[in-house]
Parts: sequence; structure tokens; C-alpha cells
Amino acid sequence: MTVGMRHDDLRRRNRAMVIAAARRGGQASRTEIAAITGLSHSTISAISSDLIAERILTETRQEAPALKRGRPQVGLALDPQAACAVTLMLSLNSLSATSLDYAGNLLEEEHRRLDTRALPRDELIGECMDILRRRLEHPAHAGRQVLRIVLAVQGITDAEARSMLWSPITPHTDIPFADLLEASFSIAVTVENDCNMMAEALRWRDPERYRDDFIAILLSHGIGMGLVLKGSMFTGTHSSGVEFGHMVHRPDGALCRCGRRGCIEAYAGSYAIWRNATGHDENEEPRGDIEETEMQALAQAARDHDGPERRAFRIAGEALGFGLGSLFALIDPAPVAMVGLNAAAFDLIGPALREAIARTAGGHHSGSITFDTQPDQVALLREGCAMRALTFIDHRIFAAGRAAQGEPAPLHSSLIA
Amino acid sequence: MTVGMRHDDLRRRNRAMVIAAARRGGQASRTEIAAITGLSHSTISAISSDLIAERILTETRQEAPALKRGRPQVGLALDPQAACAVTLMLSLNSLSATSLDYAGNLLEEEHRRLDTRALPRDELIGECMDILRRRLEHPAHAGRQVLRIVLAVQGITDAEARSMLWSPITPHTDIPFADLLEASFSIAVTVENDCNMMAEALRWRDPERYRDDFIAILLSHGIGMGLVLKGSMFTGTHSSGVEFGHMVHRPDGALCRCGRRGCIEAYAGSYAIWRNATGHDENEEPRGDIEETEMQALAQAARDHDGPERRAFRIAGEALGFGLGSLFALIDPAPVAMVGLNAAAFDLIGPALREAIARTAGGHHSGSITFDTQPDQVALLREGCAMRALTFIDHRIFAAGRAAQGEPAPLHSSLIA
DNA sequence: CACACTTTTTTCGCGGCTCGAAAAAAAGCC
DNA sequence: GGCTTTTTTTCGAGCCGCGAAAAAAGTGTG
Repeated sequence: MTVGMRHDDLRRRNRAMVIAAARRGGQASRTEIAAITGLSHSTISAISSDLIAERILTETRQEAPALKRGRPQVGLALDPQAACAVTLMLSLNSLSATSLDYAGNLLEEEHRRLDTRALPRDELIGECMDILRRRLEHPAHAGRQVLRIVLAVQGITDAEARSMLWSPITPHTDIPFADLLEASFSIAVTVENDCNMMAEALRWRDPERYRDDFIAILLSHGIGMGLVLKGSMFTGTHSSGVEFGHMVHRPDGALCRCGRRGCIEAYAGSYAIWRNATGHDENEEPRGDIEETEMQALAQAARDHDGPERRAFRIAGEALGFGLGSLFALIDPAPVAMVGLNAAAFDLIGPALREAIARTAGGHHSGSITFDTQPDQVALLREGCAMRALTFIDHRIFAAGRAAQGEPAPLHSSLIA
Repeated sequence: MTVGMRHDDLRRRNRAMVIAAARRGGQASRTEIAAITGLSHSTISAISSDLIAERILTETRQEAPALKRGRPQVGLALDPQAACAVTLMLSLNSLSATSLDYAGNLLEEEHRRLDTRALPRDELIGECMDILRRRLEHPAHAGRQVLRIVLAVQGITDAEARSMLWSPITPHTDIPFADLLEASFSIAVTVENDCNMMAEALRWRDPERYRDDFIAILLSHGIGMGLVLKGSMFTGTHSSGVEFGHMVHRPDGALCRCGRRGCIEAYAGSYAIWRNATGHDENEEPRGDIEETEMQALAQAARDHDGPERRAFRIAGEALGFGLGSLFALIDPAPVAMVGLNAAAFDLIGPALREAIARTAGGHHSGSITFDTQPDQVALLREGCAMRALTFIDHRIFAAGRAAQGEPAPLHSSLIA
């Protein structure tokens, strides 16, 4: 509330709403948009025809044959030709990238395996540069302008989404990816936390269930979280925040990958489950990487008989439950989606988790806590990045208008900000 | 972003900014406001003259003699006659109330002692009704209209600020104070959490230090928290939220007043410190109330010699430290203000607290964690309530305009919402 | 003490925005 | 084919913020 509102801010916001309605899909008609936004039909009509003239939206025949009388509604949809976005996803030993048109259709993609932990800093950056360059030079774009690049990384990013501050996938820290990529390609870039992107994807996948308040928990080698509160992504004040895995479960407890003790992750990460299931001491240095099959074998053993494996998953559930309980003391309960490899073992984790939550403040009104497993972590991440990139174009570039007026538009000055 | 922006929303927001500038004090001139808001001088001039005509603002001679050349700036200040606000503060065994003019000056106040824990539900409500009625009938208002009532309670309120859901001061729950008071007095009411109001007060007292991100922790019989993130009060999704005292410190640990185990409060509340200092078992039922002098005696004993008292304060510090560490894993570190009785014992609590934080994720970048003690809990609460009530009038009523145009204005319809 | 100078505040006309009402368009119904 | 219904566009009106210019209210100077 520091800065005043000028007249064009108004138009910008209302344009953004029309674009957002089209982005939500369902071929919203002008009349529907007017009803949703509360704006007058004239306003929506004016904005729509502007957007169509600027080749941002297109009219689509309503596919439903419209049994009703009266002039049929004309659906508004995003013009796929309006722009492109590129997403980069950097994970442990894996770098992938996609190109998308403005409507969100996948144009093409590439996946590379590389040893991220061993790679020197320059080469890690170089790999990202190269895969991005190959996207930009790819013929699939067919003349469309790439207006936005999103790079999602495992680990902590800064609040301005410009740098990777720390990541488990590499020993290198504070890599200013956004600055580096923008300097080379002159296209606006943001660097995002992978769990936040997964949460973003859930909003688009199931807007009924995941709308204003919900939690995405990544159960894999480490524990991550994406948190949406009151309709917007919750981030830290300086960093991408919400390092749920490093909330303290047991003071001075088990040794965590981060070097500290007692973190939730030190009980619920893959390495912690493995450590407990295989009879290793909880103070033992965490293993670097664990094969998916190995975790599946542990889960199967836990399902087969009551033994250390079952106990290990129970301990994981307990740590997650108490952690969620503490979180819910702060934000009130909300639906939870479990994502990632170990979400497949939620049958082993869930009971102890629920039991632990019930013993905390969060268990008070546990009605609104529902758990749901989303196994396809990779697809979720890709979708989230795509939507983040596209909605950025919606809001920052197309809502502002006066840029895509046919001409190439000044890339360096206006699009990077 | 669901609802579109109309034309008058624009004016409303810009009016609100001018009022806010006056509320911040310093007799801001039109020129300064134009600079701060980024709006043009003409706009600020138009809005100011409207607000002066509506008797919301007044011009004040700049008291500084203005050594500069040129036409001297004319300060804008709130017109104390524009409205009134009433605050009610309900705490353990205490009910107090104040009347304020629109500029925030105290008109008069009343304080009552009553046995809140023993009082039947109706009588508790009745006491609030009565003290409010006495305020409204008090001659000090001198014809000014009371436009807002804020009731702050210890305990949990709902997210809409209409009901007290639970409180340690009474066995009764779910009391819809806002509905009850509005039905009787036809003045808009909100019900707020006391710690949130203390945080609100800190923003006004020391805006340099406590601005966008900070934490107020109430150290008294229980442990409370008010949290400001990214410039706005952080609340739960359903309740006033941020029940920091009931985050889990040690799973299945000490018995808490809330009936659960291992909460931070069960180690750091007055009753917990007393329990540990006097050699009682940590599973023992918490004492209901502890005199201020008794806690001071424990603190003195802890300062005098190394014994169970010192250990009790250290345990409290440790619990708070690990709790803050977990919190900082979620939101990143921020300045902390310690408020309330046991803030006076921060010399005993602080070292263990810092040590514990250093062992958590929050200790990573501990640079931005500063601790500060604010002993005058009562004054802080009163200030916070006052500012909450007055800024509500600023935003919801005066920024909207077209209401206080001389006439009494339709109370029932427009002011309650 | 008059006049120049400086800074703040107001005035005025312009362009842009949204709105409501009415008109136009595009169907189905009989 | 004409009537009805619903959607969309058009048109004039009313507000609002802006920039430029004017007015206002002081200080400095000779």
C-alpha cells in the first residue's frame, strides 16, 4: 500500500483478469467473464477486442452445441502463437527442459543425465546455458518469441527468484542463474524452488481441492514443501522458504544431511528411512543417494513383516506428523498432497503420521486435513514450471499491453524486470 | 484477484493512502504525500481538499519554522473530531476499555477486575456489554460518532475476527462477541487476538525496526505470538493462528495447559518454569495462575545461584530457541520483540535461546535475528487495539467517502460489514 | 518596503477508463 | 419468415489522474 494507483493500473488489472479467465480454460465467454469479475459487459467487450487485436486471445467456437436459444456465447481462448515459454528443471543428476506455446502445449523437450554433484560450478552453469540455447534455436518455436524462462531447482532460492542459494544436488552455492541467463539470452528468467512449482501445478490440476490453502510435501531423498496460503504461494522473507524438512523434530536428535541434528528430514528422508531400516545408527553420516528400487524393496519388506523396515517408515510418519502438527499450530489445518518417491509408501507412513498429528495442536480440528498422494513428481514439476512461466507472461507482459503491437518490441529494456 | 477493479476503487485506494500518510504523523504535506505515493500533485491536492471538506483531515501549521525559502508546506493531520473508537481488552481476571478520538488521543478509560474463570458465560458477555455501554454513554465523546469497536482477547479468535473460539481465561468457547455487540450497539466490531494487537502496536512505535517482517512473543503464563510478514499481519486460515506456544518441542514431552504434551508452552510458560524450578514433575497438572512476584522471586533466585531455578529458565530458553528455529526454517529469520512478564527475565532465557537457535536451520543466517524486550505489555496491547480500530475507520469508512457528508449517515446498513 | 526568487498548492483542459442503456447480432422457436 | 432470447457491441456520460500553467505564500535583497 505504499504506492498510489494510476489510471492505467486499473486497465492492467482488468486485462489481467480477462487473460486469467482464458488461462483457466473452459472457453469462458465475455458474459461469463463479466459475471465473474463483476465488471460491466462493455468493459469486458472492450478489453476482449483489444486482446484479440493484439493477438493474445482468439475466439473459439463453443464446442458444446448450445441447446439454448439466443445468440450463442463465443469462447475466448489463449492464442497459442502469442508467445513461448521455456522451462528448465535441475534436479539431482538430471537436467531437463521444455518449450511451450502460449496456450501451454508442449512443443518439444530434452532430458540430460549428468553428475550434478561432481560437476564444477562453471560446467553446471554451462549445461544449463547449453540446454537453454538448444531450446531457443529449436525450429519448433516457429517464429514465436520466447518471453519467459523458469528454472526450477531442488533447494533454496532467494525471495526475488534470481539465485539458487543452496542445493543438495551440488556443493556450489549462491549461483545467480537469473542474472547469468538473462545476460546471455536477454529473456526474463526466474529461479524457483521445485516444491513451490509442484504446489503451483496442483492448483491447475485440481482447482476444486487445491485452491486457497493447501500443502504439497515432497517425500524423497530429502523432504520439501510447497505451501499455498490464502490463495498465494507462501515464501520466506529472504528465501524461497518453507524448509519444512528442517524444522526440529527432536532437539539434538538424528544427524541430518544439512549437518544439524533432529530435523524432520533426518527421520523421514529416504536416507533416514534407509538408515533406520537397515540398523544403522541415527548419528551416522547420511548416504548420498539411494536407488528407487532400494526404497521400494524396503517398503515391500515393511509391508511383508513387522521389523526394522516397518519401524523405519513409522518413525518417518511420526516425524512428519509432529512437524505437520507444529505447522498447523501456525497456519491451521489444510489439505495435504504427498508427492515423490516415498509418497508411494504412504500406506506405511500415514497411520503413524495421523496418530502423531492427533497428539498435537493441529489435530484439534482435523476435519480439513485430507491426504492425497500424487505419484508423478516429474510431471507435476514440469506443469508447475510451465504455469509459472505462462502466468508471468500473462501478468507482466500481456496485461501491461502496448508491447506486442505487431513489432518485435524492445526485448532488453522492457521484458527483463 | 477474483474481482475486477472499478473506477471508484481507484479513488478509494488513493484516498486511503492520503489518510494513511496523515495517520503516520509528521504532519505530512501535500508535496511529501505526492512524492511518497507517486501520484501527481493535482491528484493529492484534490483528494486533500475533499478530505478537509469532509472534516476528516485538518491543515496544521508546520511547527518547524521552515528556514527554507518558498511557500511553506502545510501539514495535514487527522481531525480529532472526525470520529471515535472504543477498545475493549479482556484478559485473565481483567477487563479494560478505552475511548479514543480519531487522532488517537485517549479520551477516557475504565478498568475492572473480575474472576473471568469463574464467571458464567452470560455474565462474562454482560460485563463486556456493560463496560462498552458506559463508554458509549460517557460525555467525553462530545457528540463524536463511535465508528469502530475492537475487542482483544487472550486466546484464539476466528479468521474473520468475529468470535472468540477458545481462551485460557474462561472455560467458555465460541463466543460470537462481534455479533452480540453489533446487535446491541449497531457499531462495527472485530474480535482480535491480543498478541496480534501487540505486534500491531510495535509497528507504530518503532516503524524503523518493526516494519515488514518481525515477531512479537508474549512470555507470560502462556506463550503467544504476533507475526508480521511482508508488511501484513499473519493469521491462520481459519483462526487468528500462529499458536507458537503449541508447536511441538519434544514429542510426548511435558504436560501442557492445553492437555497435550511437549508443547513449547509446557516448557516456557510461567507455569512450566515454576514447575521445573520447584522440582515438580513435568507431567504434573499446570497451576492455574502464578503471581507476578512469585515469578520475579524465581528469576532472582536463578540470578543468585546455579540451581533448579536457573535450570528452569534455561529449559524455557531452549524450548523457545528450538521453536524459533523451526519457525525460521519456514519464514526466514526476523527481528523478535519479547513482551510480557517473563520478558523481564530474558537475561536468564536469552543465552539458552540463542544457543538452541544456532543449532537449527534458523541459525544459518542469524544476522537478522535481534532480540528486544518490551516490558509494558498492557500499554502495548492498548496501543495496538487503538491503531487497529482507527485504521479500520481510515480504510473502510473514510476512504470510501460519501458517508460522513455532514449527516448522521446510515449506521446499520453501511457501517457494519 | 518593493521586488525578485523559490517552493507549495490550486486550477484547468485533456485523455483514458468504466458504466448503463440502447442497438446490433446471432442464434432457436413456431 | 417473423418472433423471442441471449450475447455482444456501440455510444454518450461521468470520474479520475495528469501535465502545464497559474496562483499563493513565504524568504532574500537592495
